[in-house]
Amino acid sequence: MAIMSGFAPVLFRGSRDAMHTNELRGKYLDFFEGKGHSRRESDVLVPTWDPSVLFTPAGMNQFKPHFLGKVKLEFTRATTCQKCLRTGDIDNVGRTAYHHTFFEMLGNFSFGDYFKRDAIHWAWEFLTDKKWLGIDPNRLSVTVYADDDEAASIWHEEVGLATDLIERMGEEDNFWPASAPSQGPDGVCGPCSEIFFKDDRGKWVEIWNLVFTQFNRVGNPPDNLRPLPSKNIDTGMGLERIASVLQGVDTNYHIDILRPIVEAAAEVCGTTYDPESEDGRRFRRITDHVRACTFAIHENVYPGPHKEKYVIRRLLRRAVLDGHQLGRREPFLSELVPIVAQMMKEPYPELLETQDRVASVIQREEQTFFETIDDGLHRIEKIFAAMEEKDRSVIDGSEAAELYQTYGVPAELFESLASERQYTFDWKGFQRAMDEHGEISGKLAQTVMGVMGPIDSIKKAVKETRFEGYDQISTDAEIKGLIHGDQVADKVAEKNSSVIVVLSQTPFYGESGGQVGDAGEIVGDGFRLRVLDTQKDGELVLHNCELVEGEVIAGAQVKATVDSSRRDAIRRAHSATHILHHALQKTLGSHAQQQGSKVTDDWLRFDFTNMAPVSEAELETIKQDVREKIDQQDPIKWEIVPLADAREAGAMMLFGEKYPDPVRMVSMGTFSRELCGGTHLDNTSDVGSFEIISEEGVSAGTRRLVALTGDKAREYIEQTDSSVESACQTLGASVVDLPEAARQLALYQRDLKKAMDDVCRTVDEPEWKKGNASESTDAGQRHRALRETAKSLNVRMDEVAERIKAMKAECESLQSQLAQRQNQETISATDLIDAAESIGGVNVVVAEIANGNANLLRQLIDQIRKTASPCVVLLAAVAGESKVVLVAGVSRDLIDKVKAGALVKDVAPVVGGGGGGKPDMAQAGGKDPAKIPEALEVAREKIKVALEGDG
RNA sequence: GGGGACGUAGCUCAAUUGGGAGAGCACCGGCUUUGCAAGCCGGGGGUUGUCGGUUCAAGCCCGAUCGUCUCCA
Repeated sequence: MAIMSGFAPVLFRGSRDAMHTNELRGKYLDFFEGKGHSRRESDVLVPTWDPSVLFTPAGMNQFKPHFLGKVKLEFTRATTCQKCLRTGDIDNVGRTAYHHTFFEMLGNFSFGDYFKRDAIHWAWEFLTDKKWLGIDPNRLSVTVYADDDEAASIWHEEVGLATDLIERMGEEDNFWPASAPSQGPDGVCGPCSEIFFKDDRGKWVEIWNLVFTQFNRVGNPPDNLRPLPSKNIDTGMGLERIASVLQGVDTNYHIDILRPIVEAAAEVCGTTYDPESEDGRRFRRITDHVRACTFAIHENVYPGPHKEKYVIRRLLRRAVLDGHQLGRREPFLSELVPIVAQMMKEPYPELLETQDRVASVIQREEQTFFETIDDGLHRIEKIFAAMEEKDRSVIDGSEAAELYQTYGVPAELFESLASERQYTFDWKGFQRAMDEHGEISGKLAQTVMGVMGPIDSIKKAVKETRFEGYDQISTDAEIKGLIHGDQVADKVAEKNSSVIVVLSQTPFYGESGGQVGDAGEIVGDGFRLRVLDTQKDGELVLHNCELVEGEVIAGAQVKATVDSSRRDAIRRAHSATHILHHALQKTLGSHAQQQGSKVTDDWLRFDFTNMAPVSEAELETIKQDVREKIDQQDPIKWEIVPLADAREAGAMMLFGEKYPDPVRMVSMGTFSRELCGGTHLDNTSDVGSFEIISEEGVSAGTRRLVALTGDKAREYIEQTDSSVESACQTLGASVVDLPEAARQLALYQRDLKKAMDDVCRTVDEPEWKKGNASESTDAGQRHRALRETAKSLNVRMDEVAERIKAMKAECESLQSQLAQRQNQETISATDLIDAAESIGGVNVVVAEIANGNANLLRQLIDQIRKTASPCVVLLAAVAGESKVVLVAGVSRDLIDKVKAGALVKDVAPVVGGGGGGKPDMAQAGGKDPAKIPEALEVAREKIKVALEGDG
């Protein structure tokens, strides 16, 4: 428990004066707003717009483009309270007072505006002024970077801090990124200054880090730090940490917005929270992880097998494992979602709206993890049994690692069960094996911030390319930059070479928001470029071109023209995507939100949240819905509106997307409003045809639809029609009866195959409803019939017709073989015994069986062995064109003298084959039926030698 | 993005170097029993996920594909 603080009133724990976290957050933003900062919203926790990180790691993340000068600055100073997630210190969570995975970071930023002096003065003012936090200055100290005299003198001479409270630290502590000067990476970097608070136990705790980005690192020392022309400020103060300081509690987990969650965690685990106990650590960890999971899932990032989804799965499972170790055997974590939402609702009221969905996602994942644990317990028991047998007492670390890697059995679980049985656990071996696995799995290349490439140097001159493509497909423009072979070029003349072109303005849409880039042509005086694809880098549009003819020169005037028919096809698909999104929510519910999409010419892929596969009936409803909207001929409009207004209008917004303000809103009739930068039709009717061609799962809780529009949809429908017609004709069935007829045919084929293996059996041809193949049906019926048939035959839809033809042919061939067999007498076991030769009292049967097959021969041998032992039998049959089957059997009492396996091995080569088996029964094959008599003769000889040679 | 495992009867899982697809539970029938629980005997039920390859022969080996689980980044 915390020792009661006798210092300033705000530090008095439990006092009415102790500052609440919500108040603290507000004060910080108010303070910097008062210093001319633009108060910005927290960016999302999972910024899909930034490929270099999985989660937002710090307040500055959303301002990277600002720091790098990649965007036009609308403000030069900003302040935020940013939700962040870091997993670097995950193992310390719950153990220490200050570690989190999820946390909030207060920050103030300057983009080439104010610098060290203001940053330091304001930090001091905010911390110590009675109007703000009013912290006793005597409890504060700072560190500065060793060489940073400027910062040191501001702290000492201007703020008035005693020199012994200003400590100079090396680059590993007081530089960002850590150790950058000597070890890199290259790019933007700078010294920092940290502010420390002396807690009740006299321990100095870091509370605020001020980063002064003033250098661009170029290569290795010496002289590798070049001053940046525009210097930046990036500060970060952990909200939970400063709150714990102000509230005088001894761990961040005891502040007003976290302690109730910790206690609720204890409660759902059926106990009360004791901070000092081992279990207390688990409850703090559960608290941290459930908060992280709640925020991520709120943003539609569900636990899954890859990337950020995997991180969420791991956090969730760690927390659930803690519960399991505390004795919980049923999902419990989801029960904590409401309290998380309650605690966090002031800054993030939107959590309240999604808490039910979030809880159900968590519960689902908990359920599957409990199943994994159950399965794991089973496997652990098996290992214990094996250890018992081998009299071992140390759990093999690599074995535990394998169990974990393959089946997800947590090592901690394994270890605790092992210790119950007095086994020790080889953690070192486990760690080694895990490290190896990490090596094998490979490492993802890290994208480093701030390294200048050819695109960046163009960007310095041209901040953005004006996009003219919403209302025209051809514009005049000037070539602002050329990149050829990773280099900025003035001109390129080499024919067929690939060139990246930057224009002053362009009608070409750069790939974004799931919509692929445009293709087309850029033509200038004496040269022609084919645009193969268009990409975006920040606000710059990059045309990936192939030089068709002439010499392209930077600065040239050109006419840029988009391939309009392709663009129209993309517009159809994109507008259809919005309609589909609407139809999905209408049919499946509002949870069916977009998870990702890809739109290209007349083809679209749409991933969305849904727990179960979408049924055939639902798909039909969805499709009809979309078509209805197409038939409705609703106008499609777009307008630029303030972000707040768009939200007000109920526009669909996606997490992780970076929406500018004001934002472009696309509306269709009155049914759909989405924030979208893509190119759209003018009217829904222009989508033309629409067809859903597949539905599948991508990961738990996410389904994927693929659909076609326009020409591709029409072609697809035609193809379906011809497949269905062909299949129906082969079967002589009507469209509606096609699936049933196909099923019957499959069953018939199976029966025929079975009959071939039996001694004597006939199969009746099934009767299905014969109908007119060309009977009139609608496209939907035909599509459904084909889809169902494909499913039951387990082939792709375009393979159905072919497969049915093949099945029919095989049935006919089997049927005729069966009929032929029936016309011939089949020899019986007694006949064979009667004809047996007796050698030394042993019945020897060597014969060819007409119309035999492997199964029949075995049956005959069994019968002979039953009634005529001791015996040696070798039977042969022709099993098809140029195929021979041989089966040998020896009664048990003779297997010492004659081995069936050896016998067939000797005989099979005669008919051009090989074989083997067990001593009492063996099988062989060959390819030369004409040699059967010869083979049988060899067999007789071998048997004779074997029997006589011995006796 | 990469590594690993699994897919066999309704369910849980076996099947030795490739050589006859099995067990337990469940189901159906019979016997035993006043009835129940149980027991005994018998029976039905399989495209070994799918497609292709290697082989005389594939549940097993190889390749592809679909699905499920799992770990690493």
